[in-house]
Amino acid sequence: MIQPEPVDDRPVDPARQHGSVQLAVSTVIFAMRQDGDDEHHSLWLPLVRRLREPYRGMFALPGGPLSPDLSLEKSAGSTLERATGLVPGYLEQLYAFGRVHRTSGPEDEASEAVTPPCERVVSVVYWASIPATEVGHTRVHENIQWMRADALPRLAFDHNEIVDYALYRLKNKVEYSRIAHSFLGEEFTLAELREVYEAILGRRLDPANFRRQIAASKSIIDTGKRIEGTRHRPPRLFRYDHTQAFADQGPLGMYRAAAHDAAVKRGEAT
Amino acid sequence: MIQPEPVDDRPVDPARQHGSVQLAVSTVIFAMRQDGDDEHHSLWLPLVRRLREPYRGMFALPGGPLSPDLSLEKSAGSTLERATGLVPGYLEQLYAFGRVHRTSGPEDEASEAVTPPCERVVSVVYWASIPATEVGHTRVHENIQWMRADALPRLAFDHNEIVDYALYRLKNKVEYSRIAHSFLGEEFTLAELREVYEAILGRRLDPANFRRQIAASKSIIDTGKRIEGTRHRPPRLFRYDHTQAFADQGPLGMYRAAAHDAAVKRGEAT
DNA sequence: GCAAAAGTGTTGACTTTACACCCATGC
DNA sequence: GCATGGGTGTAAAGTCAACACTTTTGC
Repeated sequence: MIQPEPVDDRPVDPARQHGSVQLAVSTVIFAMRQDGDDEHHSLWLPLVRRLREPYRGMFALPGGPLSPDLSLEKSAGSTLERATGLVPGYLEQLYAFGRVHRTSGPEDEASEAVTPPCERVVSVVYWASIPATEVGHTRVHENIQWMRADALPRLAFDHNEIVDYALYRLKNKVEYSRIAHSFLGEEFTLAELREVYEAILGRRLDPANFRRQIAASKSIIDTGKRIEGTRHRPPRLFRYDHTQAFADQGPLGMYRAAAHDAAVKRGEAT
Repeated sequence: MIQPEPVDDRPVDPARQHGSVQLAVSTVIFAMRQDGDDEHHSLWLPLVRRLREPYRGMFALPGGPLSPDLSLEKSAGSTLERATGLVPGYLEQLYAFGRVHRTSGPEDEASEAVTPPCERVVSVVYWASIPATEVGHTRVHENIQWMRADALPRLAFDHNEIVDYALYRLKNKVEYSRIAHSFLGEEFTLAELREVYEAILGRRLDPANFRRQIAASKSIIDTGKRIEGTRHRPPRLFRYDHTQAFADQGPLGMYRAAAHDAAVKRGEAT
């Protein structure tokens, strides 16, 4: 069992490793949208039609190679900006996908032994949310199409798998953190917030108990304002309590919270 | 806001991106160990002394460049094998770290504007556990030293940050999943399992309530055997219920479970 | 018998869930 | 008035934490 081979540390002699693995960053961008006749909102995401082989003509997650002067997070943010023209309400790393043959074309999948026709790509994937108030300003682009997250076609590469995992993480996260707010604007009613939870969790929630749970979490503040013009009792408007934000995110969350504060100061985020 | 710049999809023209960002895989390897006089166990991890600049002489996480023919997970596993001579009880991706200047030397940290002397490295970091029964067989290597996770010196690069995050994830995970078992051998007593929880969470647990919680999770099976020779009532031996394993891990967990089953068949894991 | 840890039982505090019911508005 | 969702109250069920107590071994 004992081998004399040295235990590597980094950085490594560049000549040994040069360019054989490409690094890309992709982003799963979620937003709440309304489907024609349906009165309720559901999760949608933008996809890009591929212009090159492999998988030409199929849809894929927006992304691109990691530029040497951008952090992974900034790269994901700029992908989002290119795909939507918007700024995210929330942005978090999802997973790094690195199977050897994941970027081979579909015809190669059956025969795993075949050497892939293109270089190997490891993708660091982020997921993001877009505030509902921004969704209307989404930039229109010929090769980008928004689709319902629960009714996707077969996507290029392993991107169906990736979206499934993003949905799984989103469902979990909405139950123990405050991300749901990032799908809404500055001010919102409890019914709107509840609709975000319902769309993500895929089930109806009791309005009475929902109100109490959110109140107990201390994550929102009553603005005192109300919405009038509804044909029922006017609901209160709340806003997110930023001072409580990210308190439950651990070491990395803390860094992100600091980055978020900086972004707020620059006017880049809600 | 609308830019004519195309939304990238992959793979990319290799000439554009060639070799400017290195990809490495590191592993935070945890094991339960006993500290001299202390009768309780605590978390330890192996670290590698750096032989090159930057950070020469300091300790770093074991790792190395991603080899083009290995998946990220296999690469992390082989790092673990090189560092310890062992096979992991559990292995999971932690995070991809990709700040631009994270691999600069310590003297460069103050002046962020300085171009780093070495190439940019993105590290995909895994964390792993080693079963207690294997710890005794750990391979000894001149440049590797095991240290207590709660009393580390200043490490090279951003590796203190990474270990902190791994500890945070481990604490969370032990509360809602079954990973604690992966720190033990095939058969174990409830007291041993409880000690794993206590070492990770850093607090004592009520033996009575602990027993009930574990029983409720259905994660263990009574083997019927007992340990004799203690100077008190002989405790039962339990074993992990593999059929229930990973049921709570979502899409990616399912893939891992399948991979784990395959590894078991090949005799590579417990 | 005694010490020590294994293992069981019980109780009060707290949380969650279901659902009844009142409130305020537009029509 | 009446329909509709906003918002409050409440009680049953379930979960959790503390701790008293019994069991089984070695010495």
